[in-house]
Amino acid sequence: MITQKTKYALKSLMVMADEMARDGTALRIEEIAERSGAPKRFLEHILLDLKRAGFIGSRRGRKGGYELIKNPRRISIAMILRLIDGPMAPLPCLSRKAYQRCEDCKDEETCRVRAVFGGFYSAYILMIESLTLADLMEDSQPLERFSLSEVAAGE
Amino acid sequence: MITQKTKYALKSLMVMADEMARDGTALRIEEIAERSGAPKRFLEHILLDLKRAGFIGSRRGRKGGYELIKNPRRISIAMILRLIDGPMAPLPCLSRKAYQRCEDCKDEETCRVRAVFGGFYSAYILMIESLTLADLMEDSQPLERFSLSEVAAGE
DNA sequence: AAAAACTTGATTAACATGGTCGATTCTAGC
DNA sequence: GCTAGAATCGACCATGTTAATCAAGTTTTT
Repeated sequence: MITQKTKYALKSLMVMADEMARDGTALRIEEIAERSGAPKRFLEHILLDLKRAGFIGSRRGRKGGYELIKNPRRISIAMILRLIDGPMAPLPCLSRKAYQRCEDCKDEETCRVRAVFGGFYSAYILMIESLTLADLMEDSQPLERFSLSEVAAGE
Repeated sequence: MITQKTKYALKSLMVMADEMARDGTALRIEEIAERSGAPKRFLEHILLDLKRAGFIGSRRGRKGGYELIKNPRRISIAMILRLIDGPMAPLPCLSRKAYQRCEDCKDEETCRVRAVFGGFYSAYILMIESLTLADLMEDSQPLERFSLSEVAAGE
């Protein structure tokens, strides 16, 4: 499950990208909240995170607001997921950034659970790292670029 | 992240499948705990769940224990994940079994977040439903059966 | 009858999630 | 330089989940 917070983050980014494509005026937090469906007070934290990470910029006071400062093609879905939700790995022992040994695991090298979920994970990473905010905004099916074909393993 | 509980469940099933392949005697909960690395008291609950779902059988009293009663080829990883962790969908609005409308979503049909994660999810489902306990126990890379190829979208 | 082992339900501590609130700091415009 | 409007910051809180542990059963075999 991706968290509600991440969903709000993605939707807010879409709103700001939309505005950026149109004219470029900064949006008040309240307007972003309305257009993305996120509660205003909660959205504050999210926008702060996005700002600290360099995706958006802000101006305070009158005429203030938030605006996208990064090219939507340069913002991958994976970046946002990692920023808001934290590590994406299905097992702690599979995370590069937040590696942790599994207490219950005798030998990591031969752990079958690890091997199998590692397989899933690398396929997932491959897809989600290549998908960008720009893809999220286009109408097409962004995963069409990938084809997942099952190869009969001569059984 | 898959939960620790699910990991214990998978490992316990592997232990029992291993024993089944060898001779077929029921294993005491304590032995399963040792061999899988799970705490005994916690494992009790897990084995109960697996039993109620019909994967394993139990005998009480002296000479009692648990044993696998289903063909490992007929037990998909997805079944176990769903049983222990619950629904696997990345968004509540994508789950078949536990569907829930997203409050913040104006129109589900055109929601881009939903469309994109729906794409991931169906690829994931395809893989995890076809992977079985038997695959988990073999030494090969079970996901070799799938090939994930990136198709350049003539850009 | 007693021992071994499964079964059940209650309880727990720690953490994550999804918020809310109040106070503060900055900035444009009068 | 005052003030209204806006972002910023930090603390707080309610609820639920996770990963266990424990006590007290019940059932079966020897």
